[in-house]
Amino acid sequence: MLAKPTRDRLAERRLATRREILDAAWQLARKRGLAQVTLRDVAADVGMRAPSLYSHFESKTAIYDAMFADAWSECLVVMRAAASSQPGTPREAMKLIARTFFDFSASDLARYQLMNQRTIVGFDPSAESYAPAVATLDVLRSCLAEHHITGQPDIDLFVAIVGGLIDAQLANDPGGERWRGLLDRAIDMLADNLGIEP
Amino acid sequence: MLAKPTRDRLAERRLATRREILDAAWQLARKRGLAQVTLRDVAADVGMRAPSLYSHFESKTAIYDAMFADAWSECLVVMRAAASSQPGTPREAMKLIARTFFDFSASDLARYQLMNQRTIVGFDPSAESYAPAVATLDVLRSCLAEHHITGQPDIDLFVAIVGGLIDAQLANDPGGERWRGLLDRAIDMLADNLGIEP
DNA sequence: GTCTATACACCGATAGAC
DNA sequence: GTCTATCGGTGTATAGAC
Repeated sequence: MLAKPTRDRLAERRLATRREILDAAWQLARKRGLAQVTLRDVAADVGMRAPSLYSHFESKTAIYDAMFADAWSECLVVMRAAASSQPGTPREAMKLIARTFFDFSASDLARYQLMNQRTIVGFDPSAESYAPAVATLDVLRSCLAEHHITGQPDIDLFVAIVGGLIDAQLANDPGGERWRGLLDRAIDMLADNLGIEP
Repeated sequence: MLAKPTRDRLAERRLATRREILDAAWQLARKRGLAQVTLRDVAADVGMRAPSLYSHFESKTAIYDAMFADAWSECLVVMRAAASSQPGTPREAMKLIARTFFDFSASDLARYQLMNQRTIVGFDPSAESYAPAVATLDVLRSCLAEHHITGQPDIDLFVAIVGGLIDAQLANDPGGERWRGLLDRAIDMLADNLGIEP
């Protein structure tokens, strides 16, 4: 009788190749810009010709989609870690979660552009890739809920303010601190508005 | 003796053709997306072939550049009008200027994407086209200065908050009111933080 | 000066041989 | 799976007609 293999070596290799392709795409995106990634260059970096990539991804958009999932999954890990080490006061908790997301976003322009799209035009993330983004927002939501911030407008305002600071930082002073330095003040401002004790 | 013409009909015609090209580009940008504008389609809409556009613009980027100047010039007019009709209280003035910019931005996605770039990748506005953008920021600055808001961090915060709300509105609820409805509250929040009397 | 025809290099994507 | 060859599309350069 034939012993059934416990590992699928073929599937493992396929997955590893997918990883290689995505890593090459990330590297090119960071070096040259997200939209400047070409299939020919990605393929060259992994020792292939461009059409061979279609054996692993069904289109260029599918590569962006997988990268989108990558980025938000990474973000989810970072945000979960920040949310679990809750500091004392509500204000400190809000500042930590905001600063964690700010620093994660500002540290990689290409990644942030992909996560908050608009840069890649024909691209809409699939439901599957969108899941870690939703999960990250849930982390934020439950983190705020612990301090009795549950209203949707309150959460919307929090998201818009932090996002606005990130956008301004990346657009006008990439790598700098001009808007990052306003983050704590903005959070205090919002906390005052929400009636949270100092 | 020959009478010298008082008008340069040739120059007028050239300018009119440039306008036609830009209008066609705007129309396509609104209908199909800013990045989906192709020279062949623009040319077809004005009754030309693509290479003929190079008689009027030296590149596609130059067209985007002229559109950038268009957009900010338009914005400048709107913002000047809002700034000149200053209402009574500082808070009301801040809200008017914020709402004016918000509505101008949110009413045309393609235009907003061009004004705050990132969508068109190789594109950096020329100094000349950037001038109306600087002038618009000056309108904002002097409007805030009338109410003794002069600190750069205060202005940065104002810009980031309004921009964040606009971005969130366009990205998550285009054409809606979800973030627009938070604008007054956000301005009050900022005014509180600045110690402006209610 | 204005426009056309042609051509080029590059892109994403597909077909089919091996 | 990976290759070569190729397709339709893009921005753009240039030569030449009018």
